[in-house]
Amino acid sequence: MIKKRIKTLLEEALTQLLGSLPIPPYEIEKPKKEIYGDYATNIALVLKNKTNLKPFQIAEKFAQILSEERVLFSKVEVVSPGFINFWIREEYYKEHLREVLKKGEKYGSQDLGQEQRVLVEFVSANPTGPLHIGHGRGAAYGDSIARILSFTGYRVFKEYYINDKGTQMEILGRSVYLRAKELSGEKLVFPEGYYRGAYIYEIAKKALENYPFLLDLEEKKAVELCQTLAINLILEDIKKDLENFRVFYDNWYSESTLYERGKVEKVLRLLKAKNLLYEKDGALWFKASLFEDAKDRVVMRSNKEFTYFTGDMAYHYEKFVERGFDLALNLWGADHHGYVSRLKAFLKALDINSERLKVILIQMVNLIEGGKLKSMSTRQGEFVPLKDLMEEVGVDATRFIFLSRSAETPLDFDLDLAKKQSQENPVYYVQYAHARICSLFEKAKASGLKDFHLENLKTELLSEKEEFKLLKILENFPEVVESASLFLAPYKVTQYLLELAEAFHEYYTKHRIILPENLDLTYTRLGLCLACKLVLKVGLDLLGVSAPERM
RNA sequence: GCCCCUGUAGCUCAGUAGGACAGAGCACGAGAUUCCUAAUCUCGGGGUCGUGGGUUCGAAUCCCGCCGGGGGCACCA
Repeated sequence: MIKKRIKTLLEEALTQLLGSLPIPPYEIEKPKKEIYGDYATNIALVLKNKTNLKPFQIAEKFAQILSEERVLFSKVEVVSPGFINFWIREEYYKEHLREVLKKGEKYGSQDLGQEQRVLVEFVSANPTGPLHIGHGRGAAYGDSIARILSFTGYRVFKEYYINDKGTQMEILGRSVYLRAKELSGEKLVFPEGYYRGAYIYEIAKKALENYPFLLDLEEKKAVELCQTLAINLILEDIKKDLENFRVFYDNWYSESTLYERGKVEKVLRLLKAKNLLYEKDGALWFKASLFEDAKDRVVMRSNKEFTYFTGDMAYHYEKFVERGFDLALNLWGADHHGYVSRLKAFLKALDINSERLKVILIQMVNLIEGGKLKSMSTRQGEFVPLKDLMEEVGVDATRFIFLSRSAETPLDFDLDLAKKQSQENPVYYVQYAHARICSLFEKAKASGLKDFHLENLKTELLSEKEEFKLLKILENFPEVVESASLFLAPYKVTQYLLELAEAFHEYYTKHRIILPENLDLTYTRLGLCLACKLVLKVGLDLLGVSAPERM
């Protein structure tokens, strides 16, 4: 990466100029304006506080040293008030193309993670109903982050935490039980706060089929049966949806097993040993406020039941201590943000570095249809199932749209636009670029050209400005991947792909690739196209979006 | 009341470990195909970066106040 090379050169020059003084944070960036070169740095400006020299003078000294690096730079320039601008030699970019082609599908991969083991936990929706559009965003985001992290040197493990215990599960069981009664002709009032989606009727029907004696049972027993059946059926449905959405987990982790295996007890023992638990109002509390949480938290309610938090403590203790993950990355809905400090407080209490837990809060999805906002609530049974979305919009377009915005921005999902297979829908723009290149290669083959080989690449023949633009964009890919990984931001890849596709379409429109009268140029241009195709494919893979060969 | 996110072009959003005259897509208007896929390309108008201060050589970006939008402040998850 050019940036890294410039960094090294700058820091060598710095030592040469001023000895080894601490380097303040500075920037090497691609300037927005062409007149400022390909890269620019503000190092002289940030250094001014450390020295007596004027920024412009420091910059000039830097420039003097750096301009001797003739392989990389064609020009180094200093501009007021002290920016140093670099122009990269065209040959550098041309040579780089060879490297892209050599690396193939490995191009862009790197070792940021240094084999650290990271557990990515995402979706983890309660099995109380089908996945909806909001879960879809989490699914796309988590899956893509997992792909990006493993592409950048982390050992990634994907997990779904099943909340199969607690109050909500009981309400689910009761909801089914009541619907079963209703189906058997009983008139009743369906309570507030119960699950009233149509799927509850389906499960109730199934319950009556499986257990013809259901309504003769003691209520507690019957509700239990309903609950177990409901969880199983819903979970099965969730798994199927996620698979269709191309999201596959390494593990499905059941909350209730934490209790069965004594993990919860163990964690409570550890806290107790540190004198961090106390009783109040008949409940058991954890002194979270000692660890930067807003208040103390209940771990066992006065009815002797554990809270969700208690299970989560045990779960995370196991993640870090017993299962030995270096990092845990959790993707939560933004409505859970208050919960972050609670969990971190627990980690601090047990002397586990809370930095090892990273929580990405994903903002809401607003569904827009016909220009109007649709509201969503699982309990009310008003939601657009992910299933429907995949069916109507398609997996590719759905994922692409979800991955086109940063997590902290609420997403307006415009159903009508998403369904359009047109210009307005960016996913096709990128895929089309890929398909076009594939078609080029078919055409080449049909015209009797040999398969492309690196020896046929004569980069000195690349002279069009659209070709340079492509070369530069291709060169930039690893930096984009790095930043997507560092910031856990798949949308950076999405945006990059749009940029690359645009540059390709422009090139394609303006220049012919296959020129029977000039085979050298043809092969070289095909090489450039092949590199584009490759990077498009790799980038789309990171998003979990397909790269079709035809459209 | 407290906490988190957010306010940038008509719309949807980039840009926020400070940097050089503020970007993209869509929409809108005008054009391009005898030739490798027109799901393409070219040109065009468009913005008090919510607002008022402050820090700085330099602020969309950092700090403080105010206003607007979303979410959260349970012995629910």
